[in-house]
Amino acid sequence: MKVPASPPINTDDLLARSHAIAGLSLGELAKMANINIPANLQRHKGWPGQLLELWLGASAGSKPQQDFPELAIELKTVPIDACGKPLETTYVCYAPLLMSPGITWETSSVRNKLQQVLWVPLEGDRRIPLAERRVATAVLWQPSAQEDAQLREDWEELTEMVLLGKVENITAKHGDMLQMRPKAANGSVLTDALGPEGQRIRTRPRGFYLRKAFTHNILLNAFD
DNA sequence: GCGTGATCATAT
DNA sequence: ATATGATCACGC
Repeated sequence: MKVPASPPINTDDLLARSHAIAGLSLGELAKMANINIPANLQRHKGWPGQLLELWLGASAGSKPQQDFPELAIELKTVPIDACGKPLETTYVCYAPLLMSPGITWETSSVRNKLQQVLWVPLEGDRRIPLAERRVATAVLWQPSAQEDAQLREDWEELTEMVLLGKVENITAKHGDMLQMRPKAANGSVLTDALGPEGQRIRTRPRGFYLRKAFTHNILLNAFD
């Protein structure tokens, strides 16, 4: 088996690729792709995701769009425990802290990113050596009306706080399903935002993240 | 610095 | 034991 040379031509093609690697270990996939496997993820936190991008033919790079623009599908790898429960929250996208007035849920980058996601669960238990962790069966997901409504509620709450200049009051406890948390190289990175008196302030960049319970439900519903 | 890929590690 | 807040690497 070799890594694909071009992006998937359609959704079935992408699903076939994901099924072809299900059950294989990261070590096997790295070896066949001729790339080195890091000793651990401490300094290579994005490595599993990048390996899967390679195997599924996602266009590499850091574009603020979906991984498969032609298919309008976003790729997310999610580490799971032995019971299939996510071990980590899922990063969605960068959170704009200086927004155009007309921003709505419908036009938000969160909703755009989450319109269609190929979830690729992966054994993530830290007791399993990285090379031995296996890829599980992928799940192609589109938010239900209920999920969309839940996300919208959280997004609107968080966005309203940002628009009111209360970004510094936001913690990861806000939002039932969608959180806003720091997203930067380190704590000294600063960006512009709106302060409580309408003034410009400097604050840590933020990102949107999906809580584990939300992702867990997506994986559970896939077996209905 | 922004945005991608995320996981780490300490407080709780 | 777990979630929050912090952090790591890379391209541009």
